[in-house]
Amino acid sequence: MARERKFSTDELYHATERILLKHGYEGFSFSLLAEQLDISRGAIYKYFDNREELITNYMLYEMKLFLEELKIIEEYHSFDEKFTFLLELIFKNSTVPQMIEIGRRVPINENNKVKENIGQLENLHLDMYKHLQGFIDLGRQEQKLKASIPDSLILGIIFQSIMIPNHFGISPSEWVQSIKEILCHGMLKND
Amino acid sequence: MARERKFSTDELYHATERILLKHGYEGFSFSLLAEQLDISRGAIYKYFDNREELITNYMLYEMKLFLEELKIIEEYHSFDEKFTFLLELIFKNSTVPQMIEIGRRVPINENNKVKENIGQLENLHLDMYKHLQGFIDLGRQEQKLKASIPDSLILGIIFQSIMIPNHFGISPSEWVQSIKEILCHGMLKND
DNA sequence: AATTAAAGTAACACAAGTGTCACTTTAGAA
DNA sequence: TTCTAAAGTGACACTTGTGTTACTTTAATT
Repeated sequence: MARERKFSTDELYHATERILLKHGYEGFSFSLLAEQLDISRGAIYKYFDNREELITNYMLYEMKLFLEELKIIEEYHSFDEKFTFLLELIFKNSTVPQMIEIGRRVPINENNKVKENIGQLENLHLDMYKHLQGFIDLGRQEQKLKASIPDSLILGIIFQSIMIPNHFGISPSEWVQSIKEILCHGMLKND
Repeated sequence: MARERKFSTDELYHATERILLKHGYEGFSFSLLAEQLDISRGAIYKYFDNREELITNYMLYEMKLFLEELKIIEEYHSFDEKFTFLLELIFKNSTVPQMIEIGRRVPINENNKVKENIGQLENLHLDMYKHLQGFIDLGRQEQKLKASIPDSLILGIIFQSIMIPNHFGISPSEWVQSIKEILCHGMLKND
């Protein structure tokens, strides 16, 4: 019945991601996005009422993909295996923490779809936390984690670690290996 | 000879910081700044030609203050003392890494004052690195730091650590203490 | 008291973004 | 082939921000 689409939703989300990373939340505009996709600005309004709606939709999309992968953590049964899996997952999805950061900038919006999206995002966030909390609980159970360190810091420092800028272009495998070493046993020699 | 100023340069820089933290680089405007300072937008143009010039000037101001404090690191002579000092300094100046991040967003500008500011900023950045490199060199000399971990990661993870969001409001002293523990000896028990 | 010059204002022309709407295009159903 | 409805366009009115300029205000100097 309908005409062929000039851009897929996936293409749109990818362009959205590129723009958000380059220009930040406040620098994002439908004009930029339309330009990137080589379509008219008006076409985007066929699918999204405004910036907030588009961006929260994009974040839902990203978050769902990430959660899908994160769930695999349950297939590993030791703390060590889960830890290795988690670090690699986060490095593979290195934009996720940045997007979570950008997500904090989305202003409260009257639009019901936006409210609904934000609600759903919060649920996914909770879902994510459940999986991560399970990981930490196991670490505590196995007596692997230092009791004095709060859960939120353990998760926070793991997530934050992937945002450390690798200015000198250390190879990814060495980089991740070193981060893991610091997170597990610190940067100081033991003796 | 002149009329009294309605706002000091310090007030202007503080307002600039508030706006940058709240709205990001792209969300910063002279209109917002003028509103915050309760002056007309035009008044700002008496001192700065445009956004880039103002923001690079503000960053120079912040960077100089930070470097002034950082220099005190030379007064400590052991690696441990320097480390403690550095962590506390960074936590006291928690906006500095965010500002460095925002600084990366400033586009190349034809304005000569902006070019000059960016040049000066790069020099201060180098200056900062010299002090930090000295700190790391000492750690290597004292055989405190693990040889396998690259310098840039050691500095990167220290700087990044202060941006970990403390969602659950852990008390600052416990928070910093725990971060120091992880950075030094990791989150896993040794045995 | 008159003069000076820095400090500040308000209005202008311009640029870029927003959301809307009447319009055209086009693939498939009738 | 004709019709339909989704897809896309381009123009319109509006808002917000920019950089400039002629203007007013004011505190110190002469």
